[in-house]
Formats: sequence, C-alpha cells, structure tokens
Amino acid sequence: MATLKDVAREAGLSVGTVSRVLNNRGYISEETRQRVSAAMEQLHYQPNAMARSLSKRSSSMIGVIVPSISHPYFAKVLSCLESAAHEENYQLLLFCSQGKVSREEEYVRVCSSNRVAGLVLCSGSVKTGKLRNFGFPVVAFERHLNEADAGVECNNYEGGELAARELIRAGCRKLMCISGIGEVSMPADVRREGFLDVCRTHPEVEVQEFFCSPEHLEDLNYFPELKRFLDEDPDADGIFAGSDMIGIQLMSELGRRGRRVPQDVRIVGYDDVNLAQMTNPQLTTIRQPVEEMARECIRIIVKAAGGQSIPSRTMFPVSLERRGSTELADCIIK
Amino acid sequence: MATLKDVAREAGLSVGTVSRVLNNRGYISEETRQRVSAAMEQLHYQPNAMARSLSKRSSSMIGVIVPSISHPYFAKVLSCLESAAHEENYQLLLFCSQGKVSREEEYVRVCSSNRVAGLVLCSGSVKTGKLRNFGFPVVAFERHLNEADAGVECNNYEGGELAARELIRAGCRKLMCISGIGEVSMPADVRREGFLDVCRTHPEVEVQEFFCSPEHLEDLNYFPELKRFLDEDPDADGIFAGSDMIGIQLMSELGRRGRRVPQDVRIVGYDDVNLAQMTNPQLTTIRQPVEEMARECIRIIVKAAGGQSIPSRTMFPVSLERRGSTELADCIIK
DNA sequence: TTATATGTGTTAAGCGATTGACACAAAATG
DNA sequence: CATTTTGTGTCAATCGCTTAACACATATAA
Repeated sequence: MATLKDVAREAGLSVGTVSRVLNNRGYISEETRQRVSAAMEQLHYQPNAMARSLSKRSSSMIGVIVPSISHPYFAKVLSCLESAAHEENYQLLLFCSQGKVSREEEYVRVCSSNRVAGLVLCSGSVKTGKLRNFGFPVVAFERHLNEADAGVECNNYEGGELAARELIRAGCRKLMCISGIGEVSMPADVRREGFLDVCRTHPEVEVQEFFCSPEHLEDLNYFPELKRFLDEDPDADGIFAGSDMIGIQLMSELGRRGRRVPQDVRIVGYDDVNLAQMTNPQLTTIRQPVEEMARECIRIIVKAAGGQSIPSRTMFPVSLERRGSTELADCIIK
Repeated sequence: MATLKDVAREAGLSVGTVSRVLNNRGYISEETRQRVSAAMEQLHYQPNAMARSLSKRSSSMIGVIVPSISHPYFAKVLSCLESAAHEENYQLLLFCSQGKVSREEEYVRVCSSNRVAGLVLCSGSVKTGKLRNFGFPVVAFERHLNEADAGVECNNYEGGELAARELIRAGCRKLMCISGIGEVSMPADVRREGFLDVCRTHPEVEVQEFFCSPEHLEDLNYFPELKRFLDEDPDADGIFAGSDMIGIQLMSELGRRGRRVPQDVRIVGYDDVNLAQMTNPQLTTIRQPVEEMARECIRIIVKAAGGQSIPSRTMFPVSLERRGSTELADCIIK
C-alpha cells in the first residue's frame, strides 16, 4: 500500500508538507492542497491509522462492552452509539461480555491495549480499582458508576412511578412487579422502588414482587420464570415488566393461558425497543431516550480526548408510551 | 503507560528478550519467563497493539459492516461473529451502513486505514473494483459475491422449498409469498424461486407475490406495506414471509383483523431469530445456521491472515423449525 | 524600508513495538 | 575435549506517521 512518502514523491512535495495538509496545520496554499489530493487519488492512498495512533498516542476507536448483542435493548444502544460515533469520526470496537466479569476484565485490557479514546460500559461492573488510570475515560451506560469516570443514565425512579400510575389509572388493583435483574444496585432496582413507592400511596392496590435472574440477558428466554410467576399469582390485573422483553413474553404466555390483554390484565414494559410496537396488542412502555444517551456517551469521550473535563453523571428523563396493552381504545386504531 | 522498555528494565533483561517472551520466539528459560511476567504484572503493562500492528503490518481487528444493528437478524449475526472472533483472539470493528452505498464505501476505506485482518460484509454490495486489492480478504455474508474474495451463505433455494412444502402439507391452497427485498440478485430472490418452483408442481395451489422495499431493514416497520398486501389479498390461507420480522408483524396485523393463526391462516418465517419463539403462537420458520456461518467467516479471515488460501464460496444447509404458526398441535404445548 | 504574515522544504527525533544479525556465554552432547 | 544446543544481550533497522526546529523564500502591510 502507498505511504505518505509515496504521496509526497508523486506530488513533488516533502513528507512534512503532505502531513501538514492531512492534519491541517500551518500554512498551505490551495495549489498544494490540490496536488496532494490528486496524488492521494492517484495512488489510492489510505493513511495508516495504526501509525497515526502510535504517533498521537491515542486512536479514534471507542470500545463498547455490552452483556449481549442480540438483546434488542442493547442492539438499540449499540446502533445509537455507532451512529453517534460515526458523526464524530470515531469507530466502535465491539465486545460482548455475556455477563461474565472475567470477559469484561479481559475486554477492558484489550481496549487498553488498543489505546481506545474511551470505553462505554453497558455491562456489569468491573470492581474496584480495575478501571481507573487506564489513560482513557470509562463511561457507564445505565449502570452504577463504581469505578467509571462518568455515568449516563435515565431517571429510572420516575420510570417506575410512571408505570405504577398508568396501571392504577387504568383501574388495576392487583399488581405484579417483575424486576429484570435481581442483583442489588442495578437500574432495575430503582425502577422497582419508584413503582412500589407510588403503590404505597394507594392503599386500595396490592402488589406482589418477582425477580428474574440476570443470566437471561443473553438467552432472552424468560418463559420458565414467567410461567412460575403466573402460576403463583394467576389473577393479577396489572403487571409492570422490568423490560420490554419480559413484557412481550408475558403477553405471549398470557395469550396461551387465555387471558386477554388489556381486557383481563394490563401490561407496562420498559425501554421501548422497537419490538414493543410489533406485538398485538402493542406494548405500553417506559421509553428511554437511548439516542440522546448514546450521543452523550460519545460526546463525553470526545470531550475527554480534547482534554476537556467531563460531567461525572448525566441523567435523562423517561416518558410513558401508552399503547394497546394498557388502553383498550389504543388497540383498535393503530 | 508502561512500555516494553520499562518492562525490560524492571525485569533486568533486554528489550529483545522480553519481546521474545511475548512472541514466543527462540529459546527462553522458565526463569526469564517468570521475571518478565512478574515485571509486566508490576507495571500493569499492556502491549501497545498499535505499535505491534504497525510492525506486523496487520492488526487483529476484523471489520464488520451490517445494514442495521437493531434488526434482530443482524444482531444475531453480529453476536455470533463476536463470539467466533473472540475465540480466535480477534476484535470486531463495527460499522452500520444503514443500507447506504456511500457509507459502505466510506467504511471499507476506514477498514483499510485500520489495516484490518479482514472484512465481513453483511451489507449491500460495493460495486466493481471497489473491493479488490485492499490487502485484506472481504467475506460476503449472505450476499452475492460481486467483488468479495469469499462468500458464506446458506441454501436459500432449499429454504424456499421447505417453506412451500410446509404450507402445502398443512393444507393451504391460497398462498402469499412476501419477499423481504425487492432488488435483484439478493438471497431473498433465491428463496422466492425455491418457493415458487415447489408451488408450480402443485396445480391446486395458487400464489400471489408481494415485495417489501429494502429500506425497512433499518426502521423494521413493515406494517404499512403488509396492510396493503392483506387488503389486496384478504383471504390467503398460507403466507411465506421473507423474514421473521415480516412474519411477526404479519401475525400481529392478522390478529388485529381477527384472523386466527394457524386456524385461518398459516405463516412461515425465515431466519429463526430468537423472537420467533416469543410470539403467540410461536413462528414456524426456516432456520439458518448463523453460528456456523459466522464461525466460517472468521475462520476464513484467520486462514487468509496465515497466508493460506481460502474457499471462494461456502454454503450451509437450512432447516425447517415447525412451530405453532403452521401446526395447531404445536400451539398447545410449548 | 522594515516588519510581519504566508508558504514550503529539510532534517531529525519519537511513537512502541518486531525482527534479524551477531556475539557470547553456559550447559548438554558426542 | 570438541561440538552442538540453549539462553541472553547488543545493536540497528523498520513499520508509517507526527511534530518541532530551522531555513528560506515571497507577499503584504505599516
């Protein structure tokens, strides 16, 4: 492949000058610019990103670690991150931890090896001291910060509140709250708190709590657990699902049991993945502004790369997307 | 960050020796190995992948271009690719073309800039001459080869045949064939051919063809088109959906119209994304062995990186996954 | 007419590794 | 004892690009 030197020779210029053109430094005449780009064209020159990164001591790559790629929520996050990164001329180095801490740690090392400009951590939580001083910022996406340098999250407490109010508004009295993740200090925890706090102000409603184990982030199969929950509490009339995936599977299972949504039981999901609009009825859900959140992550990393200081915590609002699973009227017209 | 030099100093060895340990070249005593790894530990040394790549003139990164990340099919492909790449100690550089050729071409250039070990192209098709001689192999995933160096695909013709036979077996006589992509020389084309060829051998069945426009790969919303199709041909009793996403939305829309699946109309999807098992009824579909296909892609690139020659075309078999959307009996028991 | 701004070239060091040539031990083998 | 194998060190070049220092033009402004 052609190198800078070749381009310089072809253009009849020195390497220094060509490099100046590429990096827009110092004074360059229009004519020189033309000659350089002509030569680059001629030779199909592609600057060697490795060499550049080596020189600059940092690359234009951003690491991303997700627990699962095929989970629609993370697929959406990934998609938004890619789009935001592209706008800033960064590339994504993708890693899937499958929820395993050992893989997470390995991937953090690989990121460090590759001198990424930053790391977006959507997965678990590497423990104390493992993250600091890697020379690049670590941004936690919808995770508790632990050792990250910054956190981007949405208002999960408010999300829980919205869900509870929606079910109560629709007339539900016997509620179920199914949390996606059982571990402590996860976003799902805060959602549950918001939900339960609202319920407590309504003495007429009654709530049962259930927990799905976190390993289902990968296989996405919540059916066995959901069946158990529904067996245990068969006549709930309103269910808050900790994620849309739980909500969708819940509707499918309820259908199999002959319970109609929303006539017999109403469901509120969480995340607003695009699948939530592809079920019948469509799933009412708490929407996270994932696009904005992803953009913020990238912006933080770009800022840090530019030597600027970064906000340690950014919180985004959520909103209720009312659809057919809580409102009969919404079932009719699409 | 610590460099090789630092490690050498810390271990009381020379740079050459340490490099030998890292790359397992020449003779090294056990004691030296110990001292090196102790020093690396001490200094939290992470070899600089940029420097290494520059020296070796190739990196351990593999580029992947998909048209959409949030599409469950590509999310699955991506997930399998990541897993396979990890096994071979490669990393994934992720790009989303959104179906735009201009972005594809840009991304191919970025890959070239980054001296990737290879590129897996799951998206569209960069035209003549744009791909050859980049210095790394381009593997087309479920795409026609055009200018790629290798292709990995599954037997789409057989998939179409299987779908037709399944619907006919179930007693359907008035079929619809909805192709996901209208363009020529796409895998969906071959699927349709297989489907139609089988239908032709059954004079008692009648088929209507429909085409969805390819832009829905990104937004995933096929509803408007599907509604039109169903309006046009409201009494079909068997539908072959060109992809599971089409199949799922079809079932949702049919539900809204009061048509029962599988009693009134039977559906066969394509791909077997995990969502196909989360609907009610579950979706019968043609399964692609995506895991194996992804592994093959990575293997091809690793082979090429090792200087070996690579197969220009690899085809995998598909299989029918019979579920509730074509078989009433399968609706009852999960 | 000085100064200052603008445009270009040369040179050399550095980024952090890899790699090969060569030298020189000590240990194992014949 | 001579030879081969094993283990380590030194040195220098290379990968392709960035960047600073310095020199030398010409053009423009004060």
